[in-house]
Amino acid sequence: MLRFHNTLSGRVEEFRPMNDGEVRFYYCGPTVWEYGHIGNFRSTVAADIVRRYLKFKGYKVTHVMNITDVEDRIIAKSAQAGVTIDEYTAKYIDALWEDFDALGCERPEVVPRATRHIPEMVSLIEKLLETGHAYRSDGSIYYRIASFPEYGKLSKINFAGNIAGKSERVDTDKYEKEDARDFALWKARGDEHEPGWDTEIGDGRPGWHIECSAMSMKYLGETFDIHAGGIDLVFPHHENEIAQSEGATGKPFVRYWIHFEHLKVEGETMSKSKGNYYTYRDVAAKGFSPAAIRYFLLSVPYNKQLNFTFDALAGAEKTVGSLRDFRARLSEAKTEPGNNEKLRETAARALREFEEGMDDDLNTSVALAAVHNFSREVNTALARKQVKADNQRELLEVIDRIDTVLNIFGEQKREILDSEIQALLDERQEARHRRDFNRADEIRAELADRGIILEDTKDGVRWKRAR
RNA sequence: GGCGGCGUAGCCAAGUGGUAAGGCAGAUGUCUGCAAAACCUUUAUUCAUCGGUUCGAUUCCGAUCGCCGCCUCCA
Repeated sequence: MLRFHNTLSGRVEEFRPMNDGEVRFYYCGPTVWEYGHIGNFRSTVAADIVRRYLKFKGYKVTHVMNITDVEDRIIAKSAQAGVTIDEYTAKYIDALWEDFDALGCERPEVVPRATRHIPEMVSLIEKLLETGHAYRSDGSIYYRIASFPEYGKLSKINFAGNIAGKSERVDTDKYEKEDARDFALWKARGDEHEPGWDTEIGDGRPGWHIECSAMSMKYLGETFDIHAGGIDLVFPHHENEIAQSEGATGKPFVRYWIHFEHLKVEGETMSKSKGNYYTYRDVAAKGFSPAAIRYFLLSVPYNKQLNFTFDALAGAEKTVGSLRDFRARLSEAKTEPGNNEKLRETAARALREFEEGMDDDLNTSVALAAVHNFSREVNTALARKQVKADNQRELLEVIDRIDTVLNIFGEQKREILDSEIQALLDERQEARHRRDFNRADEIRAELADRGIILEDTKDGVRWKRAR
C-alpha cells in the first residue's frame, strides 16, 4: 500500500488513483534559460523515482513534464541576442535532454512546451474573464484573488500577517492591480522588439502560472492524480495554478501534491556568488559518473533536504561501483543445477523490504538499505558456492526488478580488449604459472597505468576500467 | 517580523517514547605469491545546547544557538 505526503492535506495519505490501474502525473519541469543546476536535477530524479515506482506498483502512468520556454529572462536574452525564443532556447533544451538521459531518467509520455500552447492558455484566460476571476488592466490581465476564497489552501499562507500587511514590500501602484496579491495571467508586450503573441486577448505573452494549468488539464483532464515539483513552487506557483484551474472549471484540480525538498551544497544555499553553484555538467566534468550522481541524488528521501558534498559523491561512486560489480559477479558465476531454499528467502525478503521502504512515502534510504543487505548476503553465498542455478536466475530477477525503479545497476558493459592489452593479460597469466611474480606485477602496474584494474579470481582474471 | 523544514559518528544519512538502519572513509582478520575484490569483526553509552513532561526521550513540550526554504519581482 503506497503512501504519500500530500501537501494539500498536510498528511501522509494512502494513494488511490481516480481510475483503477492508471495514474495521471504532472511534474513541473525546468525552465531553459541556462544549463540546469544540480539542485534542479534532484527534483528531476525524484520525479523519475515517483514515475518508476508507480510503474513498479503496476500502474499505467501518463506522465507530463512541461518545459518553460517563456519567461522574462528568456524574453530579455533572446531580444538582446536578436534571435527568436526558439533559437535562444534550442541549445539549452538539447542540453537538458542530454543530462536527463545521462542521469537515467525515463522520458515522460508528454513534454509540452509553453510556446506551443498559447491558444490553450488564451482560451483558459478567456474563461476566467467570463467567470469574473480575471480582469483587464492596462493591456494586461490579472487574476482576481478576492474571487477565489480558497486561495491559500495549499501553502497555508496567512495573508493577514503577511502580504496584505507587508505593504512596504509590495508596490501596489506599480501594476495597476486591484489587490497586491493578484497575479498576471497575460502581460502586455513591453516593447515592439520583444518576442510575443498577438491574440484575441491582446498582444503580449502569458504569465508564468497559466502554462501549467492549461497544459496539465489539456493532457491529463480537469482533475488528475498527482502534481509534483520543487518545494519552492508551493507558493505562489502551485497556489496560483489551483486558483486558475479550479476557478475556471469549478472542479478539484489535483488530488495529491508532492513537493521535493532542496539540495544544499556544503550545508549552504547554492549560489553563484558563493562559488558553490554547480550544474550537472560541472559535476560530471570533475569525473563523477552519471550513475553515481543519480545514486547520490536519490539516496535520501525526496522530502528531506540533502547536503551535497564532493566527499559524499565520491562515496556514492564507490557504492555504485560495488553494486555493479556485485551484479556482474552474480551474473557470471558458474553455478550448479539446483535450488538453495535459504537464498529463495533472501530474494523474497529483499524485494519485500525494498517495497516496504518505498511504500512509506518513497523512503529510498530504507529501500537502499535493503539492497545493500541483500548484496552482502548474496556475495557471501557466492563465495561459499551456495548459489545454485535456480537461485542465480531468481536473484538476478530481484535485482533487475528493483532496478526498474533505481536504475543504478546499469549494464556491465565489456569493452572489447585491445589486442595489445589482451596480449599483456595472456603474458601475465603465463608469468604467474611460471611463478614469475615480478613480471606479473610489472604487467599489472602497466595495465593500471592505462586504467585497467585486474582482479584475480578462481575462474580467471576479471578486469574493469578505472573511473 | 510571519510561516515551514532541519541540526544523528570523519563524510552522506535512515529512524523510533524503551535505550541508534544503510553507504563511504578508518582499524583488525579471512582469502591471496602479493594485491584487488568479497566477506568477518570493529568504529556514536549517544542523536546541536539547556530545561520540562514521563518509570523511561534522540524521538513529546519550551527556550537558546546554527543552517535551509517561502512570504517581492522572475521562473
